[in-house]
Amino acid sequence: MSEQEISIGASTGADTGTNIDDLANRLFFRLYQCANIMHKTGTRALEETRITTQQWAIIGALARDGMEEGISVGDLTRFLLVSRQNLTGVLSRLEAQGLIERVVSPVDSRSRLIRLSAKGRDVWRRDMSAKIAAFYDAALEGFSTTDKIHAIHYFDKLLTNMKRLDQGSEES
Amino acid sequence: MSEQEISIGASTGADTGTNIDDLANRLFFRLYQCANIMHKTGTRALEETRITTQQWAIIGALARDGMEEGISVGDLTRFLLVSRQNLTGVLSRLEAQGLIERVVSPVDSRSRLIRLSAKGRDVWRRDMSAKIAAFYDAALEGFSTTDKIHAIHYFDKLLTNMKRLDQGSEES
DNA sequence: TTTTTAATGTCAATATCTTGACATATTATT
DNA sequence: AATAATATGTCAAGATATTGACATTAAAAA
Repeated sequence: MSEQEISIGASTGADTGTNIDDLANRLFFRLYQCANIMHKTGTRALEETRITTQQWAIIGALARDGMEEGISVGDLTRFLLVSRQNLTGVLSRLEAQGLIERVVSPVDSRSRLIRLSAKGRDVWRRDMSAKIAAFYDAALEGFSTTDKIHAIHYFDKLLTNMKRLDQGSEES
Repeated sequence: MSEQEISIGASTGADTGTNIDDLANRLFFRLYQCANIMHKTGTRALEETRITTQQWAIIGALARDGMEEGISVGDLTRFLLVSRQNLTGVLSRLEAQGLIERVVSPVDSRSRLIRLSAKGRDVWRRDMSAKIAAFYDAALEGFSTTDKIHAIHYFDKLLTNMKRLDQGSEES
């Protein structure tokens, strides 16, 4: 198999009848593949903790400074770019594991504040952090600081564009 | 909320007790976010066709030159970096929609060759391609050719590293 | 003040995603 | 040739992901 690329949806442009940019193709296909393997290797990196990458993202968000009182489900969905419904499911499992707490917001009784429990903080610091750091080291081997900064810049640009697309569709 | 970053699993490094590189953090969190919103906006871009991004990836792979006879499930999993079991489900739904055909491989009776049906080719050319091209244009607005090439380069590097991680875990 | 509109988080249905397991077939080893 | 190991694709179970819907609450409009 030659290194002919598809993306999530295109052939190399040699396909009759399509006018799909080959580089765009390759870029999005690479994003698709990277995401797939990130979840696989990331979850594997934390397998001793039984924390999945999606739970990792949430715990990491809650472990930040300033999150001690909690953050609403809506703010979390906007930060992580996942749906409210999906987050409900993941949060329920984290709560069942005793890693987070859900409390009614004092300013809006419809809203729930999500925060790490003491157990969740322990798991974050004692079990997860070193494994995460090791995972990053291995996955980013050969990346200089400048490389990381540039890669982040491209991700940011892509994210901004897709966010605009997302918001555009909400208005219709 | 300030632009303090987490990644899929880390705080900004200001968190006591963790030694997680902030840039690595941001990079992986951005990958996580981009993947999330790519699936959302990508599926939305094709909503008239009712083709999801995962089905898009498979159809795109099958639409390439040289795939007319078909490709094995195993080769597809290795190309898309998804699990065999997951692919089975997605392929079954594509087959049910009449977009692909599954035939027994002439060289290995355990193996199935997966190929686009005539209907699948029609959907690819008539319904999907223009929408995909438009999606790419919008999502990659502001990206020069050099930008795309550089972004792809970083994706490639990341992918290579994570693939190595993946293969390392298989040997243990 | 009352009515209308929008927001919140959860439930439901469907699709996608993983790992573990398995029957069958193929390949490698004895 | 016989046995052992590996590969193939699917089934099962559980986690994640979406959209649509909904009861309740808050904000905006009349």
